Amino acid sequence: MGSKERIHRLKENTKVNIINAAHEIVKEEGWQALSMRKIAEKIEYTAPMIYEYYANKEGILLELTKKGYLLLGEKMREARDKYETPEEQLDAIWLAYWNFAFEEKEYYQLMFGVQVNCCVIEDLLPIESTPYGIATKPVMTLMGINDPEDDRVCTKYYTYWSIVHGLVSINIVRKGASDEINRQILKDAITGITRSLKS
Amino acid sequence: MGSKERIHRLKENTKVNIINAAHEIVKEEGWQALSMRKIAEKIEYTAPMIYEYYANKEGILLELTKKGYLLLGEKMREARDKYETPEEQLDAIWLAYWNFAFEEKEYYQLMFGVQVNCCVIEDLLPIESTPYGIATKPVMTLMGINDPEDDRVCTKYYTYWSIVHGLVSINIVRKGASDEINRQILKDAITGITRSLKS
DNA sequence: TAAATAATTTAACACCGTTAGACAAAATTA
DNA sequence: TAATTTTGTCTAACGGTGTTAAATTATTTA
Repeated sequence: MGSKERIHRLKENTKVNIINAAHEIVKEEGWQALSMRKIAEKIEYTAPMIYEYYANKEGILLELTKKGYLLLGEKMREARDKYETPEEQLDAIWLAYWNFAFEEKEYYQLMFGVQVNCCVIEDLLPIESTPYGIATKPVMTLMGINDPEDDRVCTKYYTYWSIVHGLVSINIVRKGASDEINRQILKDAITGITRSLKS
Repeated sequence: MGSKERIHRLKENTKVNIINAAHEIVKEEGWQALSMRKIAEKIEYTAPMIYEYYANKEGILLELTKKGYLLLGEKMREARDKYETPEEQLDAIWLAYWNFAFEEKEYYQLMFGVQVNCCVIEDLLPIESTPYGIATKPVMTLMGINDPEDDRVCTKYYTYWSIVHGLVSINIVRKGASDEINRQILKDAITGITRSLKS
C-alpha cells in the first residue's frame, strides 16, 4: 500500500506546481495579472482544481508570503554568518535585506504591501508646493547650499523621507511598535539627521 | 447665453461629486472596495456616465492622487510656517507628514503605494528565523541586553527597518534617487544607527 | 413644432473569484 | 470479475469587475 504515499507525493507536487506557476506569472506580469484561471492554464488544469489544494486565492498568497519570509531569513542569516563583529554583521544583514528586496521584488511587494504605484504626480506641481520643495528648503539653509538639486541636499531629503515613510508604512500595513516607541524613533531619527546636516 | 456657464458649472460639480463619492467609499470600505458602479450609485447615476468625466478608473485615482499631494503640501507648509529656525521647521514638517499619513490614510496609501497587507506571518516562524530575530541579535550584543523584547532593542530594530524599508519602498514604487545616492543613504543610515547603539 | 444635439441608460463583452453539480476514471468491495 | 464507492477533474453558472457601443430620453436650436 505504498501507493498512498505515491499519490500523496503527487498531490504535494501539484501543490508546489501551483505556487511556482503563481510566482512565475507574477514575475512575468506583476501582481495585478495573477488570476486563478491563469494559474490553472499554466499547470494545465482548470481553475476549480486549484481549490482542491488551496482554500482560495488568499491561501496561495499566504503560501507565497511564507516562502518569501523563509527566503529572506536565509539570506539575512547567510550574510550575518560571514562576519564576526556585530557591527559588520549589522551592515551585512541590512545589505542582504536591501538586496533581497530588489532581487525578489515580487516577494517583497507581497510581504510588505508595496504596490507598483500608477503615476508620479510631483512633477506637475510647482516645486515649492511639493514635499521635496518644502522639506529641502530648511536643509539647504542649514547646509548653506542654494541648488535644490544638489546631491547632498537630495541625499538628506531621501534620508528623512525614507525613515518617515518606512515607519509610516510599517504602521499602516500592520501595527508595528507601540505609539511611544514610534514617536521615539521618529523624534530620534529626525533630530539625528538634522544634527548631521551641520557637520 | 449665460446658461453655457451654468451647465459648465454643473458638469464641474458632478466631476467633483465623483471624486468625493470615490473618496467616501474608500474611507468607508477601503481601496479594494472602490468600483465604478459603486461610485455611480453614490452619485445616483449609472456607471458609464462617469466616463463622460474621467477617461477610466485610473483617471479618478490620478485626480485623488493630485488632491492628496496638494493637501500634504498644505499641511507641511502650514507646519513649517509656525517656526523660524530651520531645525524647528524640519521637526514640524516631518511631524506634519507623519500626521497626514494617519489622518488621511487613504490618500497616503494611494500616493505612496501602501497596501493593507493580508496577513502577518512572522509569528509562525521561530524567532531566530525571522528578520527581527536575526537583526536584533547583534543589536543586543552591542547594547548588552539579553531580552529580545526589551523596548530599547525594539526601538533600534524599527529604526533600522524603517530606514531600509522606506528606501526600498520609494525605489520600488518609483525610481527615487540615483543608485549611488541610495547606497550612500543606506550606508550612512546603518552605520549611524549602529554607532548610536554604543552610547 | 421639427430637427439636431446633448445627456443618460441599457445591454453587452471579457474578465475576475468561487461554487455546485455532472462525469469519467480509479480504487475498493462483494 | 462485477458492482459499488471513492477520487479526480471539468462544465456551467453566479455575481462581481472595468469598459464600450448602441439605444433612448431629454434638451436646445431652428
